[in-house]
Amino acid sequence: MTRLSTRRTATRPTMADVALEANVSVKTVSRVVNHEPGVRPDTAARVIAVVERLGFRRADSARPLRLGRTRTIGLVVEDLANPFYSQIGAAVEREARIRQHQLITASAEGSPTRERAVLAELVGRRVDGLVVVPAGTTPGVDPEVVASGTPIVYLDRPVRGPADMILSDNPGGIRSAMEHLVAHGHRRVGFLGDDAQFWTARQRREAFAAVHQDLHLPGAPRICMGPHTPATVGAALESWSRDKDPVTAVITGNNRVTVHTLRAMRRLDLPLGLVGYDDFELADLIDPPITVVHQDPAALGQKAAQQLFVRLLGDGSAPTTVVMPTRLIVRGSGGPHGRRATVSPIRTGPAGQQV
Amino acid sequence: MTRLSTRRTATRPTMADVALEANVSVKTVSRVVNHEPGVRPDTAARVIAVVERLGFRRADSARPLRLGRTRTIGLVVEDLANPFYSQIGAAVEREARIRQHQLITASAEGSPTRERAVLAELVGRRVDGLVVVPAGTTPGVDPEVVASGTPIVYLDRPVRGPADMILSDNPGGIRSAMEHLVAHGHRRVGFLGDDAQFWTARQRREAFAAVHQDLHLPGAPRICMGPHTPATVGAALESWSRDKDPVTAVITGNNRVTVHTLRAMRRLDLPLGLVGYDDFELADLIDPPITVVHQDPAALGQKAAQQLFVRLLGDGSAPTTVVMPTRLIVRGSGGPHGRRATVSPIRTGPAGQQV
DNA sequence: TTGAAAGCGCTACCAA
DNA sequence: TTGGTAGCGCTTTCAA
Repeated sequence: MTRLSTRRTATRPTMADVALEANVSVKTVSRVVNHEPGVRPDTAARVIAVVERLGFRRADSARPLRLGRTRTIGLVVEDLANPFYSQIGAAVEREARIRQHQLITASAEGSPTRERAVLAELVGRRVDGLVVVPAGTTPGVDPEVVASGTPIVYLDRPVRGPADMILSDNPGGIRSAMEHLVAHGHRRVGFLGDDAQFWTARQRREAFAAVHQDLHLPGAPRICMGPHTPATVGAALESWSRDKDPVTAVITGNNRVTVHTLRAMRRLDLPLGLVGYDDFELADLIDPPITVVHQDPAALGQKAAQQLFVRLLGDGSAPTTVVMPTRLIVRGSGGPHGRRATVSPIRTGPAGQQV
Repeated sequence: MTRLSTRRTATRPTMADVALEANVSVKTVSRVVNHEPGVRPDTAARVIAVVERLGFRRADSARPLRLGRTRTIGLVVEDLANPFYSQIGAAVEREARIRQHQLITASAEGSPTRERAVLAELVGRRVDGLVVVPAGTTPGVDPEVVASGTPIVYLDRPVRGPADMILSDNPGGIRSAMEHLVAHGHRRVGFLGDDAQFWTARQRREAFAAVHQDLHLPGAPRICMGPHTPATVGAALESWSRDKDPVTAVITGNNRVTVHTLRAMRRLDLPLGLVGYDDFELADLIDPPITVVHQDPAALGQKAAQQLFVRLLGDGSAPTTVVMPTRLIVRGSGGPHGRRATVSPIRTGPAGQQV
């Protein structure tokens, strides 16, 4: 038997240290620690005893070197604080954890440049796979990633070139929103989209224009793209309301725009019909409750992670694109003319004191 | 010169491959790639050319082995999808990125057992440091983490034993909420706390009881702890409202409880005053707008990350505890008796059609 | 300015 | 059943 480790530093014990103490080889320690078969029970017991006495923990940071896999996946989104992305993140993390992988998250902040840098870092870390909500205007598959051979699943927005993608049915979502509004008497509907640099924003805009035509709505479609602030939204709403054919309802392009629109409508006291893209917490408690197109971010994230792990398991079949359905959640804000919420709002002041 | 690498596989090129092509040693490649001084410009240029031609990227996964640091930090929270934690996550990730570190996030799902497992994994990965929102009932500093010597900063909830902690001024927050309600005429106030397994929930509960006494409010403090559902909250509200001295206002213990309470109040048509703990998006658009105790999750996360990096830079001074202030955001729901929102709610239906 | 050799902690491979 | 050896891809140390 060869004893290698004589060093005694302040660092944590290594397999060599354990081997020395247990009077076995490093390889045997490795076998025991990794629950590999073929170790005599008493040998294993001796090793385990030393492992516990020394407080040994396998340094997982050294394994990938030989194993070739880091058991790590990377997630790149625009802004982790946005509920849409944080729900995606939570879902991806859960899928990763189930499969004993860890998740490294990074915000690209909507900048293609940052995204490339972040991807390069992740690839440099040798993550086993990537889930990416791509920034910018439909770039091609990142060349750095391709060169590394790292499996990647694109989420929410497509990229040029063959790749696994999990998308959301934006045309269907917009159509359901418009049909809902039209069914409730609206004919003059405006669209407030997010920044057209985002593919989803463009796709929803185009769907809006197409459905506008399909449904034979009057006039040219009124569209105002972002990036939006409450001010830009307010200006659009005021302008559309002053037209000789004023809009009676609007559709917002995502959760950010919905928030601005709600504030602007409130501030300007513009009682327009509204269907928001993306569900949000407490949408049912606003007066009137807000009707939304719901895409399930957790389902999107889960699906993307699952597809990624299929690839990590060695599935080399052709890239797939999955389009996830959306669901219209009707709450009232897009309802018939003059309809109000029927339940009372929460009131202020002591109980029983009517206002 | 010794040429080691003759292997030609499908994997990415290594420094040895570059060295071979550029007719230099591996060490020189390392120098160039890491921008170390002492390389003749023409040599460097030759290396760079090969690096680009081969598409070489340094494998960062191999560096920690020698360097001892992984340039990775771990974040453990309860639920990444909860906006409170996702804002913390975004802030920590940002601080990490600024310092060229990557962030591994993990959800402990409120389970101390899971938390220990997650911490063990993170320590096994040799993360350089940890930010942890500890689960469970104020456990001691995790022994695994201590053994590893990994710097750790606890966030939002304290642990036994000396450690860096970033906490929020819960007593101050509760006091500000109660003083606000009392100033607006409320005397009979209930407290709906989250699960008492959470330290923050208990601390807020105790602060509530203490302030209740300080302010000489009548009767015993009415307190109902979670875990809550809309049903449990509804039951508490109904019970408190049927008392001979019915409550006129409630304080909720965190954002989760606030949501349930809003729904319950709406459903039961119970017009009680309300101050919520934790701000939330669109709190201003609910009728009446919801007054909240705001703790800035981004600031908490940033502070924790900054403290961690101070430690990573070698600061070995005594552990510190920082208590971050809260801020009462007055919006109306805790206001004077009978006060209503003065702006109109958003209405349904076409513009101009008054309802 | 450049290079050879050793080794970080672990695992694969083959030998005993 | 167990052990030795040779790396994984990089950086450190020291020598040239």
